[in-house]
Amino acid sequence: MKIVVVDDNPAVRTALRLILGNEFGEIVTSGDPRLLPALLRGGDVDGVLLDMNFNSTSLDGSDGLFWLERIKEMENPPAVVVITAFGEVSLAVDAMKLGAEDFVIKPWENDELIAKLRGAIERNRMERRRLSAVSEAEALGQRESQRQQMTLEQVKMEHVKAVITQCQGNLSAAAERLGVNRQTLYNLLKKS
Amino acid sequence: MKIVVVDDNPAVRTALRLILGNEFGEIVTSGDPRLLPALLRGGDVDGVLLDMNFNSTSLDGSDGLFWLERIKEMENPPAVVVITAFGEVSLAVDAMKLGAEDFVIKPWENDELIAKLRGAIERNRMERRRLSAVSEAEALGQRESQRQQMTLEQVKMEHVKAVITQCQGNLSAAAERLGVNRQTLYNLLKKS
DNA sequence: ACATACTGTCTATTTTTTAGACAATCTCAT
DNA sequence: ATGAGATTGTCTAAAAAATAGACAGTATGT
Repeated sequence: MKIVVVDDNPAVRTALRLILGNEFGEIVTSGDPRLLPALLRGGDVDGVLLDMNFNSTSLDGSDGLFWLERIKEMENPPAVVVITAFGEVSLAVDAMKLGAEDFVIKPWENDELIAKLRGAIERNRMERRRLSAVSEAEALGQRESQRQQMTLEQVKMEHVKAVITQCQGNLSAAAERLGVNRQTLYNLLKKS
Repeated sequence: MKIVVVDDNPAVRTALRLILGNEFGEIVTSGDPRLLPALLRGGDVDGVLLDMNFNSTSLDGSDGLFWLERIKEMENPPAVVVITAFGEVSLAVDAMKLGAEDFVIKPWENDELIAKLRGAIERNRMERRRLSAVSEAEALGQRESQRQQMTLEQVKMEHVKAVITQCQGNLSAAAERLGVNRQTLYNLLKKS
């Protein structure tokens, strides 16, 4: 498990590194959210702890929301738990709407933080699975529409190969399931 | 558009009915969340405004969360905007995690409430579409796996019919696209 | 080691596909 | 309406493919 912690306060970063280090595998910390794209590019990060209040200029969390959005528009984004000193409901709701998995208020309780982070990663995994089902739907749909442009020969062969695979290469069984003579199946395979 | 408003305060119900009546089509109000299953059974409700604090016994909103969960475990749940007098971040986060589309704090601002309700319904529609893509993926997957149990003959005929349909019954064109002789196509059609 | 099932290959027969041709019908733009 | 061009239904003869059946050799599992 790899966790990225982004908070502009070095003390917070150190504290979080210690706390989370025991529970999760690798902890990477950064004080600058602009490094997030680079840190996440590898695709091997499971969760991000993202502070909402950078550089004390804008305390409304809009800076944090901006980076949350950048993370969540990635291809396969990690789970994000948002962390903030100001427990504003509207900020929490906006963060959740942008796809944050959970929301923690400073000062945090260690056990709760760890639990939320774990839950967030799990939650995000489920979501990824669902999304991959969607893209699979699209892929299947494409295949389905492609099929209608294929020649009969191509359709036959595709099905033949699928059934053979399903029969683990047992040609006799495949032939029977296909409803054709075993020699016919041999002939079909010779051609291609 | 049909909106259901659930709030134990009759004054709030009246106010909401008036405010929302102009913007949305049909407004149904209820003081008892236990009526929710019945109210939503028709499947024609677009959005629910759900109060979190019933009967003042439990002010933590757990009652409201319970009903939110009941709504969201329905087959095709409407959008839910949660409304509460106590702006607790943890409550907002929990509500969002359970699938609420947005969160409003009393006293509300009319324009904001309407905007959030509209946004929630839109948001929910998108989500429904995504989910139907998932179930379509499953359906396609089933067809895909069924296909592997079909005989070659069945697969051929299914494809032949699909292509003929696509060619709007033009057999010559279908035969060409299928890569077979026109007479062959005739023969195939005679058999079935 | 034994029985069973699968493979690769063969033969002869039956079935299907094919190209080509024909008149009849359909379609559509002039 | 009419004529060109495409489509249909049907036919023939030749080419191609599928079929049942048989055979020895090779896994496979008990």
